[in-house]
Amino acid sequence: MKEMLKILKALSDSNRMRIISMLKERELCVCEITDVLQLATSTVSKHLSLLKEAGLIEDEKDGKWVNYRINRERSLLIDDCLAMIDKHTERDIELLNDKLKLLITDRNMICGT
Amino acid sequence: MKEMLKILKALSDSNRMRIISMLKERELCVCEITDVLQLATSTVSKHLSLLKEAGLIEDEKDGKWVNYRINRERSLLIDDCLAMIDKHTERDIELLNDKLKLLITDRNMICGT
DNA sequence: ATATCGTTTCGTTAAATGACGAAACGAAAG
DNA sequence: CTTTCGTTTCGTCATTTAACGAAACGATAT
Repeated sequence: MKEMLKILKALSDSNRMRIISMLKERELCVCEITDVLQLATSTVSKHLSLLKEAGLIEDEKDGKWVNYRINRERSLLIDDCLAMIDKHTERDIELLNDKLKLLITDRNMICGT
Repeated sequence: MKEMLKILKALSDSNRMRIISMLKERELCVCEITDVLQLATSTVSKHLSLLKEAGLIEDEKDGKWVNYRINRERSLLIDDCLAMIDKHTERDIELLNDKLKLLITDRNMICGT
């Protein structure tokens, strides 16, 4: 039950739900997520480490960036949770809008100068 | 998404998870749940109203008691959540132990005198 | 080596959460 | 009507959570 609670807690926050939804589209670095959510970088970083801790996402260094993506070695439980979320948020306007924003988001534009 | 978050929040607490698990066995009044969880009555009542608010459970007055049960007119989303929990907590020792306790729990014994 | 830049960690603050006991409520019993 | 009894609401307290900016970190580029 403990594992399940950790996952449910990780998922029961709107910003983290938005992150999961975005990562289902493609891999993202912290600054891209920050740009869409309009939160402080440190706040986004903390959300990401919590999601990672729950086993929902994983990260990989790529030069100066850290790419986050849905965990490829996720448990069956997590798989079921993600599928459930997928099924019931398919038409969610806010999440769709985030994905739309991602289409015109380029990490080289929003970071750096 | 808001609805989903409310349900996930309601489920991401160990005591509420235990309540849901117990109610899958049978209808229960507040004092029976209190007896198993070993919490103050007011605390249990609050957990129940939160679960009810999320649409997971419903109540029905029966004389001096209030019986709680899994909501019979639950949404598809809630149905999927409950099925998911069911599937992944089947062998959970703590939850099984609660159900065991329920077998020897009689509201007439634990309430009143 | 030093500066740059994305990310993480630290320290703080405000709000939400879970717990309790006391008091209020409402229906059944005397 | 008054008492009883299960339940709910209220007020309080301690803990957790989400947010921020500042400082630290680590790898890249000058």
